[in-house]
Amino acid sequence: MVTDTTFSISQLAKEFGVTTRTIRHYEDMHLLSPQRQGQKRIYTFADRTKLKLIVRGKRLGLSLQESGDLLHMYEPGKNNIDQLERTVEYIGASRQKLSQQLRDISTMLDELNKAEAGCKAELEAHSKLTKKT
Amino acid sequence: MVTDTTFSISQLAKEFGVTTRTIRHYEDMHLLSPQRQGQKRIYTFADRTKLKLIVRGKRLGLSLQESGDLLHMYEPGKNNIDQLERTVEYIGASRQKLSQQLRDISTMLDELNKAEAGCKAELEAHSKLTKKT
DNA sequence: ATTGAAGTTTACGTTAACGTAAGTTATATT
DNA sequence: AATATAACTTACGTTAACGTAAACTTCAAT
Repeated sequence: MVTDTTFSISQLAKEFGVTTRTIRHYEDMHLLSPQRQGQKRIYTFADRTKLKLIVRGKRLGLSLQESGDLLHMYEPGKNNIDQLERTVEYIGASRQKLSQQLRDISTMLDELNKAEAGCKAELEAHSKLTKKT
Repeated sequence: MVTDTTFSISQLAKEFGVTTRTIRHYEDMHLLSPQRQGQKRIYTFADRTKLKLIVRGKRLGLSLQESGDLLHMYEPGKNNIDQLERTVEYIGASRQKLSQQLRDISTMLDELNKAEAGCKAELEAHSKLTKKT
């Protein structure tokens, strides 16, 4: 544990608030492929970055499949033109999805504000009934 | 089908791009409770609004449980102080989650931009090799 | 030498969110 | 009257994303 440029599975698990089982599951799904030191998995910074993307994807409601697709984009091997164009299309679609999410969040925030105002108004009413001053 | 102020299940299904099975499932999960006209379900505007919230919630990665909790907030019966305070807390937590999502989206958009730039650069390189002018 | 902590594999279990029949009923149209 | 259309209920099936348990191995420290 020489504070190397690598990480153990439990280090990453702790850092990202997931279980080691979860990380191994991502490997089963081919989203990660750490090196091995004997039997043990050794994670590089690149692996950590991928995991970060997956965890963030989950917060946005992405499936592992979708996160996998995104990861794919950042990897080399997309040399041929056809693949590059597909990737550009996928990026466009992703942006549209994110835009929709932005609109949804905005709407939800508005609704939360209204709901909160309603609650606080009611609480005010209650406190008046129970007023002491 | 007198273009009334109510909707049939298939009308809503079509409008929101889900199946009737899905809508019935939301009823099973107690997120909706339409009136009945004999056997048939009759949905009001309020029901439609609830469904809209659920569908939007899904786009944001919410579980049906979470959407149900949100729906609960907009309903009466939250008279007692304790419940009101809980609701206000829940609203706060929801806002925090949404804030995190906003940050995540921002990050993802940045990454998408970089990835797109990379792709387009590669495509440029290819087109130079194949240049005709 | 032994114990304990962290890692591993294998494999069955679980929950959420519907999908997919299969069989029934009601209404409306030809 | 017959048939099509939309609705309904019941119930088993399916997929994703892990949880959980059992039975090793590997080191490091007591």
